[in-house]
Amino acid sequence: MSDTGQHEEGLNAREFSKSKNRRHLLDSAAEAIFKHGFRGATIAAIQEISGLSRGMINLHFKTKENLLLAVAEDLSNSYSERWNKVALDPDLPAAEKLRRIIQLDLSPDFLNRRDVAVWFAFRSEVYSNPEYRKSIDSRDASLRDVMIELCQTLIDEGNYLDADAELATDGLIALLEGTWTDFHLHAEEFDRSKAERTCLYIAKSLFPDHF
Amino acid sequence: MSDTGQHEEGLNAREFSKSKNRRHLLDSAAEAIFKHGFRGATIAAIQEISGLSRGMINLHFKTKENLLLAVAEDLSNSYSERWNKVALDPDLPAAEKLRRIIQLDLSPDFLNRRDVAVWFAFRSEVYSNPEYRKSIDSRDASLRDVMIELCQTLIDEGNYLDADAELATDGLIALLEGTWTDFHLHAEEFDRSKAERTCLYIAKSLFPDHF
DNA sequence: ACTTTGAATGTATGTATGTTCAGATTGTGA
DNA sequence: TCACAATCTGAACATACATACATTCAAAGT
Repeated sequence: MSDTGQHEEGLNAREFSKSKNRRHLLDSAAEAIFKHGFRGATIAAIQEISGLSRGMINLHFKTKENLLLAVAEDLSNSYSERWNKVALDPDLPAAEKLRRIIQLDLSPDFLNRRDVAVWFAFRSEVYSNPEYRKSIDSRDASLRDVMIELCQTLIDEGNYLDADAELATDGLIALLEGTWTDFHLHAEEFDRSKAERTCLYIAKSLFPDHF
Repeated sequence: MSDTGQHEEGLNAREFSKSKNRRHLLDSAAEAIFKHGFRGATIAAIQEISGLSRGMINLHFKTKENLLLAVAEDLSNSYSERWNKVALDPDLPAAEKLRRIIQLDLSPDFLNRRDVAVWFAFRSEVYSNPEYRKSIDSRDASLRDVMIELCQTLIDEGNYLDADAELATDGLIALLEGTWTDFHLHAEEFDRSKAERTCLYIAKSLFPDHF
């Protein structure tokens, strides 16, 4: 039973089980935040959702606050990872990269109820708990620089007059952020494809020849 | 001492004092949310910030949760009030209204650290506490309809091709929302006038002849 | 087979928190 | 001036909560 094919390489059964529980705790904590809000995400709630024992959090994360921090980092990492793949792809033209970044931002992998709710939860305490900032900011730390470059490329290619790469980037980022907000507040009525059309509509109005 | 000139009409000293304390509680609760986050906005924290007694919350709002709800409603009301003044002004042309709505949204009266943090706090729990939705949604309930009308007016006036009032409105609202998010996350570096330029830049790209 | 190691559990403990309420204080109307 | 009623207070209470830790259980090593 040393190799069931389920666990990652280099992990024996015990380590595998432990890492699975860790992962399960992260998911359950996120679910708790989603379901009960930040305030209601108590150890008891996480325990109930996970089905794991009370002491598990202490074992894996020492404190509940550490667990929450890990949830934020986990979310942030998976976002950055996917986003970087698009940005660093050498085969894609600038306009296509921009389009894909927009589409990625609107894809259910990230723009889904639970994750967005969790993003908003951590953001809501970004002042009172500065530790959260690091994870939250990773969303736009390097993203902005890359997008400015992309926009500048489009501006050069299209010979757009009065265009400003920085303003366009900030506008587009705000647009995407605002779309997340709209989704968060109105998930029931939210129309994903319409949101995409809206974003591309703005992109087209900025770069008519490219979209 | 029945008329110090400070209190509203029709209120005697006792009523005046009571309503002042109520107001003070609302402010202190908002301050507590801002300083300590939603989770840290405990009665003890509110008590310390307000300097009022512990039992005061019970007297004015019965429960702490009611107080929080009142904070949300208060915020929402003052936003709607100001916004409606612009929207209903019969003397302003459509483009000017749109510009003023944008400027109002970015003015320190609303786009300030404390209030934005409090908005985000309530939004973060919009799923787990459906009561909050009502207050939070008032921000965009009727706003959207008015803006669609304004955009349609501009489109008709400017004979813009391929223009869509609804998409433009959703884009602009998302843009403003996203700008709030940017402010919330990066208040230190946030440049208000640059944000305004960004928003007007997008507006101009949508309606070149009007901005 | 035996020992050792580490994961997992759940009760115990003390602090933090929201609410209640009996009493103190103060403005109001008679 | 006095009695009443309303505002206001803060200690008392019960509950909720996170953490600590002694114990159990299972896998790994020898």
